Amino acid sequence: MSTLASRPAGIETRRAILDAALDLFSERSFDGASTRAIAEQAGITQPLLNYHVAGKEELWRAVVDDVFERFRMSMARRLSGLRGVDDITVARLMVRHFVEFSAANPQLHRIIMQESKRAGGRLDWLVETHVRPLYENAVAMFERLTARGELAPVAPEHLYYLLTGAGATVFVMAPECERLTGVDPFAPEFVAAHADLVVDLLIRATTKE
Amino acid sequence: MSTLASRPAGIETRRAILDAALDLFSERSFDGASTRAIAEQAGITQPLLNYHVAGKEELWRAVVDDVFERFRMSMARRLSGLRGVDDITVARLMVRHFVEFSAANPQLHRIIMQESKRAGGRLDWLVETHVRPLYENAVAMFERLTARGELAPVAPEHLYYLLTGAGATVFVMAPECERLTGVDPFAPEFVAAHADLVVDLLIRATTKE
DNA sequence: GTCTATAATTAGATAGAC
DNA sequence: GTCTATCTAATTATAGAC
Repeated sequence: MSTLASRPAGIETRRAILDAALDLFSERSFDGASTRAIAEQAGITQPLLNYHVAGKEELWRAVVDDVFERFRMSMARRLSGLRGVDDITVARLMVRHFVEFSAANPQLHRIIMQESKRAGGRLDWLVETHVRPLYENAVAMFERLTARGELAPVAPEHLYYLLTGAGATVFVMAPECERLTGVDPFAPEFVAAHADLVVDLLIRATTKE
Repeated sequence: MSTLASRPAGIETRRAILDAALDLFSERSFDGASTRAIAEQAGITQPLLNYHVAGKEELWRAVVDDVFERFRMSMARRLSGLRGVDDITVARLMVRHFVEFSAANPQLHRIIMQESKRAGGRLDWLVETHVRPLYENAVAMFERLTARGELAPVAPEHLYYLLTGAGATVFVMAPECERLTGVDPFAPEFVAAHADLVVDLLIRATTKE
């Protein structure tokens, strides 16, 4: 009883660990984020990490599960508000929502980019567990647009990486953008303008005329 | 005499170190690439690294200097073959060449992306030494196109990250692309198709109608 | 559930022989 | 110019007290 009142419950500690680990893994990469630094940012000691998670690799997976789950929930919630809307408008609004989520959660793409550079166990797990379902959703969207003549018949591999690259890179590289241009890409006006451009890029640029 | 004949000269060893370090730094990040692993891939022992370079940080800078120099030379050579060509065609061909270079040298963008996620000394040096001159070239190109009515007046910060994100991401993330889609993005047909799309994206999509 | 103390491993860097 | 051997510090993980 007294312990429960005087210190955070285990569930809160786990939450603090996941939040700290997301920031440090995404900024510093898997190798660059030490468990000591993660523990320090979470406000606990390093050995306590190993009480809450089985090891660094499992911590990384828990972090990735967590941020992807938030992404899927966010996209699903946005989509659920668009019942009865035509496919082209749905596509525009979902692409826009994707850009906005990427601005609000740059850690997602930072981790994906980090692991996608090198073949290995973490990439295999990431692709099969989380990326492939998203990719298949995107491909289905491309196919619906192409069937309606709103998209030129371009191979989905190109469209997927054009979309994610154009939409997320500036937020992944936000510290560089700020230093290079003086502009804060997380400012709401910047995010809105960037989302508009990406939507036009995908849906107008490749449209048959 | 006999030592010069029986083993690589120092200059060749330095070259081997730079090549190995470029691959490992770009794939595994600064922290993930150990000097032991770099030395092993270069075919030497780890302490010999510290004979040829002053330390890990200086090795990283030498690697970045080297790959950026190759990028600038490649772009300058392409441009020098386009004297007398109109601005819009030059822009199209230079964007295309940029995409092709990014496919042939994904290490460049892998290193930039890695360091751009986090403010710090390496990012400061990278931006001021290498990125800013390239950015200013790109901005000048955007301004020429806008003055001729070939580009809508969009802020250069957006265009720069749309261009680099759309053009380079699929090559940065090539291992993921291959596992996810089964397509090798380094195949010449893929690179050509991707370059065409990026050119149309930038120069057609944002064109005033 | 959290701590202090510490083991085991690996990192970057140096000494000194050849 | 390159090696073997080694130092010091930092890393992940574990033991055991509270």
